[in-house]
Amino acid sequence: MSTQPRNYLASRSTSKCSTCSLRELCLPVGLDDREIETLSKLIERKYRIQRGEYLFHAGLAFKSLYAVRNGFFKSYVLDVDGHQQVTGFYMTGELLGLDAISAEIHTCDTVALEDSEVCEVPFEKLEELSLKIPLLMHHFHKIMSREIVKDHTTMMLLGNRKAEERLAAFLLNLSERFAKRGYSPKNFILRMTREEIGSYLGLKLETVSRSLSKLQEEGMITVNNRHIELNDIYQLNRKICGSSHQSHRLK
Amino acid sequence: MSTQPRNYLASRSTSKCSTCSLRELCLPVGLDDREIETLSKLIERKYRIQRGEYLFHAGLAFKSLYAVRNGFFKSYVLDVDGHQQVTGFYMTGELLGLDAISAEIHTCDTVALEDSEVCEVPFEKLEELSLKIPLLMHHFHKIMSREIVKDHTTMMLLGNRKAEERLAAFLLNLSERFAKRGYSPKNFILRMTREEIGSYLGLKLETVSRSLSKLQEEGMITVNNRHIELNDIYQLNRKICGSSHQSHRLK
DNA sequence: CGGCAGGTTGAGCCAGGTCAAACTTCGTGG
DNA sequence: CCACGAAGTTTGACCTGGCTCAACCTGCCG
Repeated sequence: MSTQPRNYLASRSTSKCSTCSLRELCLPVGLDDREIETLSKLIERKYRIQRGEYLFHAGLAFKSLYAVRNGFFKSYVLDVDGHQQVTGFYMTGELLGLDAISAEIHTCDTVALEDSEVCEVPFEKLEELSLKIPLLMHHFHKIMSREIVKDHTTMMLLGNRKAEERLAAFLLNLSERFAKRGYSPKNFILRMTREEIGSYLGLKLETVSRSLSKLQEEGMITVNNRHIELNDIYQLNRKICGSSHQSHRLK
Repeated sequence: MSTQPRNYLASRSTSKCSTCSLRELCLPVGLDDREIETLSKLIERKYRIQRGEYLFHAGLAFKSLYAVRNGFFKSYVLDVDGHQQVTGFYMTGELLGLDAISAEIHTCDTVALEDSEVCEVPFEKLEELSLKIPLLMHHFHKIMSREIVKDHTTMMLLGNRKAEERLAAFLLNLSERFAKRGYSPKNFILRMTREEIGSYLGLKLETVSRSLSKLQEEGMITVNNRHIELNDIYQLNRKICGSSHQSHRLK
């Protein structure tokens, strides 16, 4: 993986939302066939992005959102020191670039963690089409709002949780998202390094490693390099919902 | 301040966006007079919310966004333990409730930290009007996106920064926002407790207190109870942009 | 088969959490 | 308008979870 972008655009092919497996996750939710057809036309290109390639960089002019068709991405912001904060991991059916709408400039770097495909959604056209398909607009609002909720959940983790709890929450979140996409919720491959997990969770890579080992010792998971098996989802959940903590709540 | 809601709605009055001082910050940005007039009609009510009163609660059905006309609010989510994570502070011209669009249920509690006024913006009507005023829709998208960027910045703070740096960033952020609203950027009153600041920044209240004292010792700020004076904005900025850190960036 | 990125594990240390005490401010009721 | 109690703040002493530094291991790719 390199910090240097290679090329933004690789192969090009036509795409059809109507035959896409993501209809239920992605933008077309709830639209009728004719509307989906119109939406399809709006998607200019489908790109193949290889592992390590950047989809866009912070500072770049914003033109399009990208829907992950398959694969896995991470987004991160750099602060002035060059410190990296991973702001999210994105998988099939999720929408990338929402942060860029506000200033019309991308605020984060986004890179593929495995060979991936994305659909380019020109934002201006998406807004135009929204005017004609109210349901599309409404659904888009929901997607943006979901991103905000997701960020709040992450803030919660970063602010209140211990290392092991953060890891447990992280794994369970991945598990749910895999399940929703028809993959096994108990058996999956981490696409990211320990360092990237750490950055996302506000931990150092050594702490991530140690916490994973600890969870394994406790029998909740089995770690095999990047392959993770969740053996006791109930216990993992309890770890977060911490009946262990005494609740001294703010008044 | 109490965790019990008192009443949601207090006094009622008519409102006009056209005469509101927030035209440049709030939803009407860029609209012409006729459009603003239409937008005005959409705002059903203007509420007076007293300090300590809740604007809405997590779990409540979502119907409206609220624009802060004046005053100061905090939003927070509770986790299963009853641990509170403050997700944001909101002042004049900012929009509350964006997180609720996704599930049509409020995900956080929002409470006034001083006597305030809000304009209720029924979301369904806002979407309808967006279809007729593309610029309004576009601006609304920018506002949502801005919220995402803001959250990313907070995540950055929580993940990478030391206590004093977080405080410095927090104060500078408030300063900028006050300045944008025509208040002094160097002299302001904190509307929130040390505990609330701590919750937002992922610190304990004692640490907040100590860090403020430290910044004062270093001559960058003067703390007088909740009154804050920024004496050396340049130094505060340097504290964040930390020329002190060696940049060992992720590769 | 060698090089290297990524991962694990250990030892020691320190920033920030925890607990405790004292002080200040503010709101309320008499 | 004052007194009192509750809420909020500061400061100190101590403790610990996670960071740092370092050594070593593992799996992958050329």
